[in-house]
Amino acid sequence: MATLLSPLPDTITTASEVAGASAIAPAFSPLYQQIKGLILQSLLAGEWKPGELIPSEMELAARFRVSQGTVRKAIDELGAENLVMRRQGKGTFVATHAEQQVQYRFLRLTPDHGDTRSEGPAERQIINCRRLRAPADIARVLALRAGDAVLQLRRILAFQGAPTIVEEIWLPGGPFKGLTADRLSAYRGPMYALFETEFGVRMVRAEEKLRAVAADAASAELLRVPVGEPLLSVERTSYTYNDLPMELRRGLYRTDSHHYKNKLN
Amino acid sequence: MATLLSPLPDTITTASEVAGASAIAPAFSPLYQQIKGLILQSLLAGEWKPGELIPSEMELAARFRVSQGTVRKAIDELGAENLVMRRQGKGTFVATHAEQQVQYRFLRLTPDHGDTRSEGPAERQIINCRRLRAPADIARVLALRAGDAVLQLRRILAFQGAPTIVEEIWLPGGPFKGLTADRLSAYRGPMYALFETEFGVRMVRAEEKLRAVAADAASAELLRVPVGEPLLSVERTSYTYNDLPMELRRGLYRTDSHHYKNKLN
DNA sequence: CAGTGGTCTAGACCACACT
DNA sequence: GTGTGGTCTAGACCACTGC
Repeated sequence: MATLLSPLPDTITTASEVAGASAIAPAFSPLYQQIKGLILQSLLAGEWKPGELIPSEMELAARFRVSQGTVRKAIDELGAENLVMRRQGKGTFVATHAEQQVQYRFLRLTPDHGDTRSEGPAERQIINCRRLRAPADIARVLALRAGDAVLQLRRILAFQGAPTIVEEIWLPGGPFKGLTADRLSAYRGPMYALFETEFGVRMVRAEEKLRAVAADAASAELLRVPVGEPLLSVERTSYTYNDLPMELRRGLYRTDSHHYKNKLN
Repeated sequence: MATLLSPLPDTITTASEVAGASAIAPAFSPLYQQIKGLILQSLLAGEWKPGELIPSEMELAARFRVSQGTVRKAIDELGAENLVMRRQGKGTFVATHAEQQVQYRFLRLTPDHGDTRSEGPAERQIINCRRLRAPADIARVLALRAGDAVLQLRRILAFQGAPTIVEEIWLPGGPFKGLTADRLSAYRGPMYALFETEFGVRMVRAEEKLRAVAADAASAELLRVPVGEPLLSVERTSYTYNDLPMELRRGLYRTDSHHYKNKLN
């Protein structure tokens, strides 16, 4: 199968090869899944950067020595996972948080009246940005060892002058070496876009755990609410390619004039 | 195109027909989307009931006079929307909330330690079930007129003996005529499964609005927490086919040993 | 106009479930 | 074995973008 000039690794298998290969746990994976994996590796390796055009379906089909339809199915799945953006007539682009369309993709807080657009962008105020040794709980979530370097960032988001979110962001020190409060406040646009352009880290998916909690003294003052006021606690873990955790974010949201909106399918 | 014996409506169009039809707003819709619409209509009309097998791809291809691939793409989309369940070697089934796999599909509350399965099913206790005239706010959400008949149902869900959710469920009186507390408590299994089998109403998607609120006296007593305790307020609107709202559910969740889990893509 | 992704077809074969 | 959905191919044509 794999021949001269072929960038195909020898590990690509066909269904029939698999069937004859082993009687136990065939672990059959369709061709398009393998192609998807190869494209994924190129994305991860940075062969094409966020926002860039990837090769056309025909080119990829030639490169991998499969039909266009097979490449298409692979790219379709990557598109469904928001790793890639297809645009008819133009090509397929590596997805990015910088695009107007998908900015603040992970922020589910919306105003009770009107929509996010009419409200305008949040005013951001950084409280601090420190380099620390990772506490045990943070280390566990970020797949680090306790004591490894991490960045801790605290900030407030305000909508139309009303402080609404206070959050604490933990990032692994290695990939984010050189991140400072100054660079952050200088940057216009979503933080996740900065992560892409400055540190080559693209957040691909995230998980959130929500709770109702009472405001502690510090948060109450920052959010200008009484101590004990119910706040929505949102703990988000964000992942890059390969399910590698890259951010832990603990936020407290005021929900008196906003709500957390979720679609269930 | 549409000929004798053909169940195809004359409204099916090809790309070229559309192109020549109108210079303004061609509103081109691919064939597979039209097929999807036709299958959807059959689902809505109850031609195949939840849990039942729908005709094979080949049969549908013959019925609609298109290729198997076109039907496949239509069914794929229906599957992605959880309207239909494909099972290799067996066929395609109308999705249902009664299946073990997807039970409590819309419930995002999970225990902090262990998983939902280890915790076991919730103990349900119905507080009341009344037929009322719809208040204005309820009517608006359910697309009814104020004063139309609605059912109001209040209940408590407890996990391992600890009351955790108190909720108020509003249903349109028409489709749910005959629903009583007795029928509900007699039914084992998810409420949405009962809605399917007894009333032919299948919930397809839902939207939730979350807030942190302070426990009022009544809820506090039911959930055995102090008045003022922060609780997670979850307001869910559920829809059947055609984006028709069919349920409004207002719940208060204790989040001291559970949390609301959300995946962001 | 050429190049891209999107649709549609027809046919072959594979994996899986039931009989 | 038969029938189902799932994969893969090859080719034709359509819709959209930009030159």
